[in-house]
Amino acid sequence: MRDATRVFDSLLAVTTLLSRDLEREFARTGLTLPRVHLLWEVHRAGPTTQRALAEALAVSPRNITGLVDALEASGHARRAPHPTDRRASLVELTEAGRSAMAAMEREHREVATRIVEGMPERDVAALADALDGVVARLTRLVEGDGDD
Amino acid sequence: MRDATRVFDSLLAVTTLLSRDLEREFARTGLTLPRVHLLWEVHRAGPTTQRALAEALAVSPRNITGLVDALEASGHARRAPHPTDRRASLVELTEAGRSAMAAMEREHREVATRIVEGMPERDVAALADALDGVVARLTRLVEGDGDD
DNA sequence: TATTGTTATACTCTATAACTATA
DNA sequence: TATAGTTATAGAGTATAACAATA
Repeated sequence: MRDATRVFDSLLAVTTLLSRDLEREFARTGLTLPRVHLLWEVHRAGPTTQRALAEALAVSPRNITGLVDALEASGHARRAPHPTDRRASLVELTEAGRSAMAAMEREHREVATRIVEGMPERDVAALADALDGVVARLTRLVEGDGDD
Repeated sequence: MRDATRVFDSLLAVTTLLSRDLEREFARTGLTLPRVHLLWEVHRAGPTTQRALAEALAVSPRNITGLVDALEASGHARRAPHPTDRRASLVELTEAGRSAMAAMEREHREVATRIVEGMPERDVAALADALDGVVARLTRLVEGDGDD
C-alpha cells in the first residue's frame, strides 16, 4: 500500500499549497478565505438567510454575523429584509461582490489549466475520475465517523 | 478543458474535507492543526530552534512562541537549552508528544488506505504519479508568482 | 414555545513593532 | 551590529451562552 500513502501525502501537500495560493489571491482583494467561502455560497445559491449560511459553511450563527458584517463593511455583500419573515434577513451580493466572484471564477479556470499543464487529455480525464472516487470515499469517511 | 476543472474542484473539495477530518482527529487529543504541524516538524527533524520552526512553518517567530507555550502546557513538547547558543532553545518532543505522533502516523495510514479502497492497484499507482505532477506544478505556481 | 439573529465573552492563530539577552 | 526569543498590541475566525424580536 505504498501508493496509497503517496496519494495521501500528495493530497496533504495540495491542501497546504492550495490554501496558501487562495489566501494570497484573496489578500490582493482584501478578502479572506472564510469570507470568500460565504460569498461563494451566496453566489451559488442566491440570496440566503444567515441561518442557512451557518449550515452551509458548518459554522455557528454568531460567526456568520461577523462575516457578513465584514463583507458589508468591505462592500461585497448586503443584508436585505426577508420578504415574509421579519426576524430574518437575506444576504445578497453587491455589484462589487459579483465582480469579485467573476474574477475568482476566471482565476480558478486559469489555475485549473495550469495544474494539469502538459498532461495528455486522456490522463487528465482519468485523474478527474479517480479524484471523484477519492472525494466520495473521503466524504463518507468524514461524515461516517462524525457521529461519535 | 472540462476535466481540468473537475480535477481542480475535486482538489478543493479534498482540501476542505481533509482539513475537517484532521481537525476532528486532533480535537480528540486536545491538539490543533498548527500545533500538530509544529510537532510533526520536530518529529521529522529532531530538536529544533524556534527560529528554524518559524521558517519551516512559514510563520512569524512570535507565533512559534505561542505554539510552543501551548504545547508545553499540554505536555507534548518542551524547551531544552541550546548546547552552544544561550539565546536559543531547542524544542523537543516529550513522551506524550512522541506517542501522539505515532498515533497520528497509524491514523494516516488507515485514512490513506480507505481513500483508495476498492481501486485496482494499477490505478492507485497511476493516481499517485499524476498527483506528484500536480503537486510539482502547483508548487511552481505558488512559488513562482509569490515574488510580486 | 421555537426560531433568527444579536450582544457578551473567551480562545486560537496570526502579524508587526519594540525590547532583552546574547553572539 | 546582528540574531533568538520575548512582551505588547491588534485583528481575524471560531465557539457557547444569554437575550431580543418575531413566528
